[in-house]
Amino acid sequence: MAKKKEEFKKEKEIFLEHIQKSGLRKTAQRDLILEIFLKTEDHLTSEDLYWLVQKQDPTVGHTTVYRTLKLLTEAGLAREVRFGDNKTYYEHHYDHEHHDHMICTNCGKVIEFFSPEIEAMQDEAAEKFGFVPTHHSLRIWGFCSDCQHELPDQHQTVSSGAQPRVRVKSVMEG
Amino acid sequence: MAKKKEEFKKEKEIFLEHIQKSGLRKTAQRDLILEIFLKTEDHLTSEDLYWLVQKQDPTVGHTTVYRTLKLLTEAGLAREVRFGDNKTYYEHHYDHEHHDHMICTNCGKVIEFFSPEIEAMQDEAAEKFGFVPTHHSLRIWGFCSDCQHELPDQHQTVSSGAQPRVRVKSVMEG
DNA sequence: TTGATTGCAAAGCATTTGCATGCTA
DNA sequence: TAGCATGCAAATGCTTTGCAATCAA
Repeated sequence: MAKKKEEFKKEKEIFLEHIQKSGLRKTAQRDLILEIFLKTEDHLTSEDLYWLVQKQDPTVGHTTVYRTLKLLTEAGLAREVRFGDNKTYYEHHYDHEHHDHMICTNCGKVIEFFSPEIEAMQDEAAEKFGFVPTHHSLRIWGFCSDCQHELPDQHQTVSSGAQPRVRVKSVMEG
Repeated sequence: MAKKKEEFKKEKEIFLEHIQKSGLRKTAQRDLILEIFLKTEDHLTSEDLYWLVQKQDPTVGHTTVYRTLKLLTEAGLAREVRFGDNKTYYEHHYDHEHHDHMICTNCGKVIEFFSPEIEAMQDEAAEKFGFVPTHHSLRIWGFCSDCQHELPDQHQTVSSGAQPRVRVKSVMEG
């Protein structure tokens, strides 16, 4: 799942470049946080990443992880995503195809998918309004294949009113 | 823009039905909040609606507006949406076509749009994963036709890293 | 040496909840 | 009258910031 350490050369280069271009400084904390972020192919909150970093260096604080994630986002290495539980998750952005998400509201599983057709149609729709898109977010909530039997009624319509109570935690925990 | 009072009969009926079915009670506050919500064709936060309600009845509290919006959402009359500024907005749901949003990151304008093709392709994509969708959210951020000249560089790519600082307030305020 | 970085603690902010009082049914 | 509804105040939870000490360049 995780790439070998040596393979993150390009990402680290990008980070360094961003750091320098912005007149910022390379620090041990930032290096460590980047390293662990890159190794973890998952959707992580700042908090999640903080605990992972803690294991390696207990002196690193919440704030630094939080600020470094913002930095990574600026550098184009990370992307912020939200799944409906009011938390900000981060995922790899560099060298990762753009993709969208299906979120199982029963078990919390997150499926990444990509549809060039949908992308193309979004651009088309935008153009109709003279709108120049910079980025977008498509999320589909529902029941994953493992959770079909949990369907509340005999037929579930597409116009359910309430926001789901997504239990994304169960994904993070395995 | 707003419908005449008399036309909300159906919505009120639905609300009453939901109230009764759930063993809840009809109150003056709930009636007033529903009334004002229905009259306001806009994306409102609980806070926004609270201030509108205040004008008519200063005794109504934040909490009641908040709880009533949840109730309306359950009843299928309202829908929760988020535009990236960490606030929960509510929009009309009953008798309103499902639609998606384009959000101008410069002026905050929100354009509602609908594409049957995109909808169909989402279902198609879901099916590929054995995923049964209940609902979805598609948001496209970018520059509306009025704000094209604000484009930061000569060419803006679709892979911008950072989340936009959406100034949705400017929409609410006019 | 200078000014960015860090991490603690505390502030912000939107959202939720506990609870005594008030009011529907 | 019973128990849901209300609204105040306070708690919560995530995110963000002030600031003094620390450290990279």
